[in-house]
Amino acid sequence: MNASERAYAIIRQRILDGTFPPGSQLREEEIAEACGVSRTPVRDAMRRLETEMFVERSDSNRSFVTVWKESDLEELFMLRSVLESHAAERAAKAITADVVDLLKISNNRIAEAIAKETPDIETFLKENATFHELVVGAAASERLAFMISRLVFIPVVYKTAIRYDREELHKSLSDHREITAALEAGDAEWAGAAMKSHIRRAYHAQAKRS
Amino acid sequence: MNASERAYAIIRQRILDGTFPPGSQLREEEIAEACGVSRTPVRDAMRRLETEMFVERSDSNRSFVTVWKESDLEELFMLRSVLESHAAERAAKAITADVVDLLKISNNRIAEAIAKETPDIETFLKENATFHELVVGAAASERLAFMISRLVFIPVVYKTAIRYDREELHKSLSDHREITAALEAGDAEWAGAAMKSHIRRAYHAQAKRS
DNA sequence: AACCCTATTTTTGTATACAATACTGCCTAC
DNA sequence: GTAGGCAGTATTGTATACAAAAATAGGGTT
Repeated sequence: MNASERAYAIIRQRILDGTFPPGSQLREEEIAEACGVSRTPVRDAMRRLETEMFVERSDSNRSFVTVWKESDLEELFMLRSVLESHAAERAAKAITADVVDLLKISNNRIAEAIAKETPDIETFLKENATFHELVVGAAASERLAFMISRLVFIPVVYKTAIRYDREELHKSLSDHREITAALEAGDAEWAGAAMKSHIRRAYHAQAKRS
Repeated sequence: MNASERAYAIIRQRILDGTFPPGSQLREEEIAEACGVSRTPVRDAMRRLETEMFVERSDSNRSFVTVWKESDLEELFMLRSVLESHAAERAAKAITADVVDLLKISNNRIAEAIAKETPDIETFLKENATFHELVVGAAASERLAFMISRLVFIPVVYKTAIRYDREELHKSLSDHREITAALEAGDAEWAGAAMKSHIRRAYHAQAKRS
């Protein structure tokens, strides 16, 4: 792993874990020291983080950790719902039986994870990500996948110490099963609508918690 | 204007005008000399061009001018139609009379430009851009606007020496007028559908030419 | 001729020094 | 007391030198 990537990984990590809180200034030299590299790779990393919307620059080229307002989160989820429901529509037309099977396996793993007396959130999150990646992958559009992946990661910044309630987890699973059924049936409109509804639910669940 | 921006502008220009043709390798030092700056700002500019999809890097970190295949263009237009039609839907709910007036002015300018015996393509393109920017602006989503602006610029790479036929120009104007009517009526579905249709037409017109 | 290996060259990655710009706090003028 | 300007400081921008990695070319082996 080269210096740029190291710097990138460290800065990103610290933004996510709150060491660099939203709105705080990121000084190149300071970070360079913290990462044990020079400013050159740090600048590279910062550029990348900018394009990923983790970092913003002021008009005088100072860098700050992006502050996400409530309205920004709504915007992000709105975009996700537009793009992912479109992905689901495309996937419905192109998906293979193999991938449908993988979706079902993922659904079953989620079912297991949330059936326990203390739900296994880690597995839930991992399988949830897998499910969405499979659907987006089945849509077979590299750039669509790219745009979505950008959007998906951002709100995680605020996901520290979330309490997932049982109800919500089960609704999410039931959404996944409906989307799977729609894809298996090759019904693009159904798949798109189910995905849109699923993501909007996720938004409202998240909004309630914050 | 600082060295980074200068380098950025020069490289971009040369990609667009064909001096750096699709698939050609961009060597940092070579470009640095051509721009009269050092490699440092050139690297900055290259990163930016990468995020804007003008440039791609190989797995060994060499940079090349992006080659757009036919299927890529279709993907880009598909994404534009999804995002811009969504923008039109949002705009229908939020647009003000002032902005509708500006749209009508733009439409009239286009009408004038294409009525001449030799259509004024430059004005057409300028007003076309204005129209779409107004609609996207009325949607009031910074990030949606950002994503669309990224997509819009790319196919221009191939737009050198296009012959626009009269028929096409008139159809485009008539689309714009329909979209304007839908927005004025506040009918989100109509506006979205009209925009989608408009962009798909543009795609097929472009595909025919290439 | 096809293949692998190494030496050379090309290209990118990183550190560092210095230049340019923006920010801060203080002082003066009114 | 406030505004404006003028240090001095902090921060980013750029050039350059050298290090690391990758591509290339050539020679030897089969």
